[in-house]
Amino acid sequence: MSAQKKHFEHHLSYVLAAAHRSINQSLTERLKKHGIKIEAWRVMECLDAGERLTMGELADRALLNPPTLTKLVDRMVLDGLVHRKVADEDHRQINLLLTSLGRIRMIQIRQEVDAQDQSLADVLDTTSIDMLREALAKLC
Amino acid sequence: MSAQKKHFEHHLSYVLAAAHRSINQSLTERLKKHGIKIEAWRVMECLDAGERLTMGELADRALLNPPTLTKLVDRMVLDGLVHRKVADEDHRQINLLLTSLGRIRMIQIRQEVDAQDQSLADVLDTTSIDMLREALAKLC
DNA sequence: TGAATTTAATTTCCAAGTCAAATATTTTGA
DNA sequence: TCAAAATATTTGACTTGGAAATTAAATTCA
Repeated sequence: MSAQKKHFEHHLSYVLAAAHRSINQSLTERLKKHGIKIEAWRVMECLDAGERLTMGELADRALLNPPTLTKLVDRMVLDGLVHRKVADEDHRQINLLLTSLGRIRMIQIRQEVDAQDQSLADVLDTTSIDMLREALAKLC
Repeated sequence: MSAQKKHFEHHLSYVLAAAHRSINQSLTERLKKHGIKIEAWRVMECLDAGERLTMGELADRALLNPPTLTKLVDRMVLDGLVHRKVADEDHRQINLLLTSLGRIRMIQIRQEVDAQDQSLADVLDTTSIDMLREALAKLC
């Protein structure tokens, strides 16, 4: 009958935060070997995906606020991973591009992320992961 | 046949980060009316759940690193929401306790969180939410 | 017992994030 | 055409978060 709520840990926002924290911690640990942060990896994957992206589009896809992205990109430029190019059509925009070093490093890092995905497969079967992905996507 | 991976947005770590960001943003917005942060709400719910908690236990449950918790608690003490009490048995430990103001404010805030949960029900049915919760729990 | 070790919480210091304002460019419409 | 409004990004002041060091108390065991 009556659904008992009681524990605040049942709130989706809590479970989501907990899972995110846990996954992020283990991924952060893995990427530490490569001297890179998850956010920087996301930026590189976004750039590798093909289309030229402006800082704004990139911020959306890499899940970062624009000022945060600007500062992260400053560091990535120093590290030689990306470079800025003023967009041809609209000079207010910046197209961010992967350097060849950036691409190489990204591919190495991608293997690390794939390894983490593999280890997730031990705890959740493929169907569950697909359902999970689908459900999470609806929340955005 | 061949499962195409291609888009890095399919990584669980990405979908999870995206969903977390989205939910957190809307909840942060709601809680802004109450002048409180999600983390502080979690702390209050943990304290309300019954047992006396030490800072360490609290940090685990509220999903915060100990130094972050200490600083958050400093602010919450200033706001009159909680107070520190040195534990009887072990004087190294601190038991954090809700003040009556803290409890009142927590209950108001809980309604806001419940409202957000309601609005999630519009996008995901009960069964999906249960599955989601269960799958996420396994990731921790 | 009491010196050495372990544990809990906090502090310190620095790196990174946020908000609002500033800058530069493009677009609008009088 | 050109001043005003809108848009993209960055900057700057301030706050927050994290790793490692510090403090204080409890535990171990020689």
